[in-house]
Amino acid sequence: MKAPFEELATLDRLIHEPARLALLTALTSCESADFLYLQRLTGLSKGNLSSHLSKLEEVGFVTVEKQFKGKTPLTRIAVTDKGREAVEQHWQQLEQLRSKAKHWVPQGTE
Amino acid sequence: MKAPFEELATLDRLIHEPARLALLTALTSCESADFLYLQRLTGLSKGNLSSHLSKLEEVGFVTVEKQFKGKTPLTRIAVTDKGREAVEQHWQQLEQLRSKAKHWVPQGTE
DNA sequence: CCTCTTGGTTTGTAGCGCAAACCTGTCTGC
DNA sequence: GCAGACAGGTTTGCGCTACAAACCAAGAGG
Repeated sequence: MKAPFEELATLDRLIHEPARLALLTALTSCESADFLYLQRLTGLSKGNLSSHLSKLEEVGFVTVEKQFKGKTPLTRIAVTDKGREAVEQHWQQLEQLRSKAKHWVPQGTE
Repeated sequence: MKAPFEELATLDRLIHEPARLALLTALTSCESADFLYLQRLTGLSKGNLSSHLSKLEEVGFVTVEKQFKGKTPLTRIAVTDKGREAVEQHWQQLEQLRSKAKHWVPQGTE
């Protein structure tokens, strides 16, 4: 079996980063959520949350849409198909790599 | 069920970082390995590998010991009990958080 | 008016990952 | 015996990024 460690070492940081992994994972459960709800869910600071969302929007993993609830603005965030697929694949990749690592036995010069 | 996303967002970067996750995971399979073997396994550059190992040594997750194989120096790296436990726990935490996230249903104001 | 709260964005900075440059010794051809 | 190539790492410098503090806007209440 090929060693899984190289793949592990090159995991995509864009998704792997804890805050964004939390956001994407939460959004796949919610479909869509507003800004402050996401903040409560993840415990991130506003600034932090805002910049992570910008990054996720840039690469097309989420959509950020300013709406109005009555008169006050309210930002709705939703995960895109691309985003949902990416995070799902990331989790599967992690699971698979861990499983491979468990059953891997050293070979060659240790 | 309590939302798992806050815990997800605050995962320990020291272990979560892909290169170190790969290193620790590899070392728990190997018990110990030399520098260049680890480099081949993970695909990291020497400099990179060296600095990650320093960090892991600082917090007591690995031991780094310079030995001699014949006349040429050879650095042996081994995971400590503390390190093994930490990485094992991290994997379990990931697994558990993912499982929780899957079964979690939105509550409160979305 | 003023200032408090809600709902965010921008800015400043410390820290980190990365690779290129460097260092130290050994071995090999000539 | 010494010029280079190679093994085995370490240090340095830089670009990026996560984070929070400061800031901004606008409605509500007094």
